[in-house]
Amino acid sequence: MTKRRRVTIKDVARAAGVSTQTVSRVINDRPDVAEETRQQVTLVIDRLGYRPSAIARSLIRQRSFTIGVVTAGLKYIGPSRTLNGIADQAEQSGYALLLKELPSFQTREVEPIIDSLLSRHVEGIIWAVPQIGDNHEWLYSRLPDLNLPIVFLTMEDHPDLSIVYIDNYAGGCMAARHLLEQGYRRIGHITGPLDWWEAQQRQAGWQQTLEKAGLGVEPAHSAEGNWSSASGARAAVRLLEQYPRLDAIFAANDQMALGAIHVLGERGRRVPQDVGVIGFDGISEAAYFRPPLSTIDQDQHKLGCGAVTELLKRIEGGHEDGKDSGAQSVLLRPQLIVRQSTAR
Amino acid sequence: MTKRRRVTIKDVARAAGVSTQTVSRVINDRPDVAEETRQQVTLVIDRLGYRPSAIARSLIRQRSFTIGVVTAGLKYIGPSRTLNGIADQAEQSGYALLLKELPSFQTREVEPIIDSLLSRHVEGIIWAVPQIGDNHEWLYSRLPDLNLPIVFLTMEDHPDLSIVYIDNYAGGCMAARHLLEQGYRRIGHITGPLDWWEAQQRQAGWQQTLEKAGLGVEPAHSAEGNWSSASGARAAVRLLEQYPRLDAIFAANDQMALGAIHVLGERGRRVPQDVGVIGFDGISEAAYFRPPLSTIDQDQHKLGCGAVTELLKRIEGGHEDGKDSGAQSVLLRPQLIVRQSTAR
DNA sequence: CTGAAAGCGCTAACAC
DNA sequence: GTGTTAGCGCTTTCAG
Repeated sequence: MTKRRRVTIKDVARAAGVSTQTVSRVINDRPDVAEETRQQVTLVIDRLGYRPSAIARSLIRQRSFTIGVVTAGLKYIGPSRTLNGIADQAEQSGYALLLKELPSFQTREVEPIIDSLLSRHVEGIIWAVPQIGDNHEWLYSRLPDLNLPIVFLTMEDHPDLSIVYIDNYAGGCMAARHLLEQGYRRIGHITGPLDWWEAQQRQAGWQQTLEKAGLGVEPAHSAEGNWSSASGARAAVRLLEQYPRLDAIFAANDQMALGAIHVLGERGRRVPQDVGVIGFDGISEAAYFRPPLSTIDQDQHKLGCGAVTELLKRIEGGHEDGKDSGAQSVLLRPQLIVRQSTAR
Repeated sequence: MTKRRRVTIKDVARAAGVSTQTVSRVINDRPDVAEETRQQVTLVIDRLGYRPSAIARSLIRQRSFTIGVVTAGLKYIGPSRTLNGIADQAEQSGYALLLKELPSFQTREVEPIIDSLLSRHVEGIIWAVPQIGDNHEWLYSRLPDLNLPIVFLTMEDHPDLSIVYIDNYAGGCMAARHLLEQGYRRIGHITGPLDWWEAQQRQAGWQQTLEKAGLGVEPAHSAEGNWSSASGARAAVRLLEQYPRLDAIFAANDQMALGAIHVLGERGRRVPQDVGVIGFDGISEAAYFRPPLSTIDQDQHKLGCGAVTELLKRIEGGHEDGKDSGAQSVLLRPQLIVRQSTAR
């Protein structure tokens, strides 16, 4: 098995007895080629199995038709559903995807990642890493001279940035309101890790909805988890100690809700009769929990699609009239799914 | 915001008063540069924010340090865990990742995908799409003249190919054997979609283990699902009709096991006392099902890592001595995790 | 130690 | 319609 050299445009030109220019015209579907020549060249291309080099094209055209995606936590279902949306939309728009995964959600050293993408001439970047603590700090110093369209996913709104995100605050409100409507009054909350912006938002939605309903909210009414079922179970145990009279739990994701249901079952508290439970995310398994879990569904596939759409708007806007079409954010609404776990 | 031209090696050379050659030497850490010159150039590089173009390098060196990954079903947790492993290992080895997702598992038209990767000069491809029906047929006609290292994931073994996969047959055996050891004797199986190679293997392991134990296996003892919890529930209903005396169920994944547990609960069959249940995959939620689910854990992250390692062996072997180091397959063993759902 | 020339694979701009 | 020239950003000779 010998390493064969790549078939180049020169090879085709030589074999077809024309100039490379003519071959170039054929592969780019330019009109100014004699029909006969075109067919002749096409034939040779097929025979040699020639494929134009996107890399050489990138160099000369100063367009790579490639976008960079930076993710974290691909082993979790949320980020991968988002990536799924990104991949779908990018493919459909004819852009290739260069993927980088941060070693952890918290990674602050992003320079090498960005450099690596820049060196490969990406035309834009989707920063699909949720905002946690100050893991987005870098952008304030780096962005000004980066001079490349970037779309951020799932972070605090900011007038100068393109951000695509799901309204977690509204989701928190919807969860709390639904429990109230079902007649629950002492509603506890299992939060996500509170350095996550999403967790904060969901908590804020829960808290403010209860307060607006005239119900007091105390620190003892919530317990912090880390998104895992195990942490949800532990948080439920704490919550039951701190707030023994609680009659409902809003868990900040479905996995933690599962852990909570597990603990409630062990303690002999029936769901939904004694304690209502609602989750967040809309994972597909939730419909088969016991009891089936009500949840706030967020369409993360759409989130990914939206990110690509926004990014391409800015990339292609920037190419057309020499100026960026400007930052613009997109807000997606989550959706309430009612199942038995909240059916009093 | 004006679109600034990329800073090139020429810009640096001019600003530093040296030739581009010298700059090239500096950025490549060549020894033959005067220390003074090197510092001077380094300074200018930092000042201008110059980053070498990996693309231009790829052209001239005929090395892109990029590998292509083709996946499908990223919205499911399995494929994303694998991609996670691939990304980790690629990053660590200094290779960039070009990601393509097939529109569906069944996609047979792979030419455009491969072309797109080739045109971007990937040095190898990881085909992370499970074998289903004849969705791998293309490779027999295409591979011979592709002349590029490819590693396949999760397909039937084949002497001429590099394949990295988890031993699904052994996993099926382990599940069945475990149930037998717990004293269950009438063990039904909820299969995955039977055009999936993995589903076939798991089924074969189950069947042959029972047969070796002297237990008869009939068609009525299994029902087909499609991996989803909903399909698992439906399959469980059928299985209970076809095989009412069954005392255990081996579900080909954890989601379907969840659906089955749900149905068993509705019918008043206690798990594990009346019916033992074991799943496959080792999703993290399984520990919090009711009851906690025994399962056959497969390390898909490691699968991804292994794929990259194999691929790089072939890429780098190929570069060193002008010949491919040859196809070689890697087999990973799954692992039994015992929880309450099979504790008679 | 440093620079000049050539060229990776392709296309834009201009000739013919 | 088609070919020639130049050059994208870089590295590889090979001189000096």
